[in-house]
Amino acid sequence: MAVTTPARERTRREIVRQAMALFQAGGYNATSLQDIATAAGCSKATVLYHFSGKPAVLAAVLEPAAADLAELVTAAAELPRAAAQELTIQRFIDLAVEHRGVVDVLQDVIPVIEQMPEVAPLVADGLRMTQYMAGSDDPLEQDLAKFAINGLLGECRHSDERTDDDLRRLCDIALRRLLRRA
Amino acid sequence: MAVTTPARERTRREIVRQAMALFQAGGYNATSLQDIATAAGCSKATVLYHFSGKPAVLAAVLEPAAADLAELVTAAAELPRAAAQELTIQRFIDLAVEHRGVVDVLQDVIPVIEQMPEVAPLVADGLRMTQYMAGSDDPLEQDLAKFAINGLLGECRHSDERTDDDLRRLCDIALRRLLRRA
DNA sequence: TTGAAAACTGGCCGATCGGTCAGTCAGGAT
DNA sequence: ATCCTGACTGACCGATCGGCCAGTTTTCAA
Repeated sequence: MAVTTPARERTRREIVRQAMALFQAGGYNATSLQDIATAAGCSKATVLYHFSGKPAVLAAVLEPAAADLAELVTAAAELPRAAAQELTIQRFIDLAVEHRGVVDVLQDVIPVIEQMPEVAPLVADGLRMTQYMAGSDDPLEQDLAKFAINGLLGECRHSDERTDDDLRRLCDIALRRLLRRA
Repeated sequence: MAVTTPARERTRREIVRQAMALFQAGGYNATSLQDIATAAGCSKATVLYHFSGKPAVLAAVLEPAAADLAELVTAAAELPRAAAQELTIQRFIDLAVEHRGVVDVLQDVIPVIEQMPEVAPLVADGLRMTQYMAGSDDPLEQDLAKFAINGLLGECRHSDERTDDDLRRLCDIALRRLLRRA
């Protein structure tokens, strides 16, 4: 079909698409609204017509990953501890690999995250997931889970040359070594 | 010599001290020269009198950590492989913990690091050290070493409430689990 | 066909950035 | 007393930022 996409959603989607690429390549702060507009083939005013401001563009970029993470957290919440740990290990690797662009963006935003209420739920879910992944209340294991996630997120940054499967395999080995579930 | 100019070095040192604190708290990009000047109790022009520009201030902040890392790398280069791995594991943990403020700053600068020739040697040394820490040419172990360093650097960020010893112990356990040297 | 709503834009605004420059000032050498 | 110089500063610059608004173009139901 000629897929008569409503102009509204089509432009909006393209802005988010290009914003993601630019945030990933150069970081949030270094990307201007003009850069996004130019890449999306519209004017800066159009970007601000669709989004209330630059933070809103960021929130839209992060939204799909945030939704997936929220779903994972709620799923883990209804499982016994060991199963929740196994689920989070498996699913979070997939999630991070699939949304590695978002991971890239997030790392850049972290220093300025306090002033961004738009991404607060994402951070909160991340913290909750860390606890599930630890699989224990032992502070050491909790810290090791945080350590694991830091390593995983770092590994997903700027690793476009690696295949998804290779990346998944590496993260799986690393997480199981760290969390003693080899 | 009269122990070098007292005022000169005193002001310079204070600028670096305050710049480090501000970079650590808010990030490099979010910190203006005016912020640094105000914190150091001088004018913005004075900061630019002592340093050729904002990147030069950053380089001065990173310098002590960069020097320590360079020393570690050269020491590891003269050791057999297994000894070099053990040395880097032990010493790099100390280094990261001791310079955790610099680690904080570095994470923020990474996205923009390509345009900063001042810090290129530091990054190069970091890469070299990763290879020593892997202790093997196996690509998997190399990747795991990168994974470990990412986790370690992440762990050293914003962990002021933890004691140095606790942080060191955690990193030691994590590295040995990941690199199979428990 | 038409007219109102939606989509879009050029131009402008105030704020802030890193950086420059002419000049002030204290104090040591002569 | 004079001069010089290193340390320092206020005022200012061009560039760029996010955001705003009046006005134009496109869309589409009636």
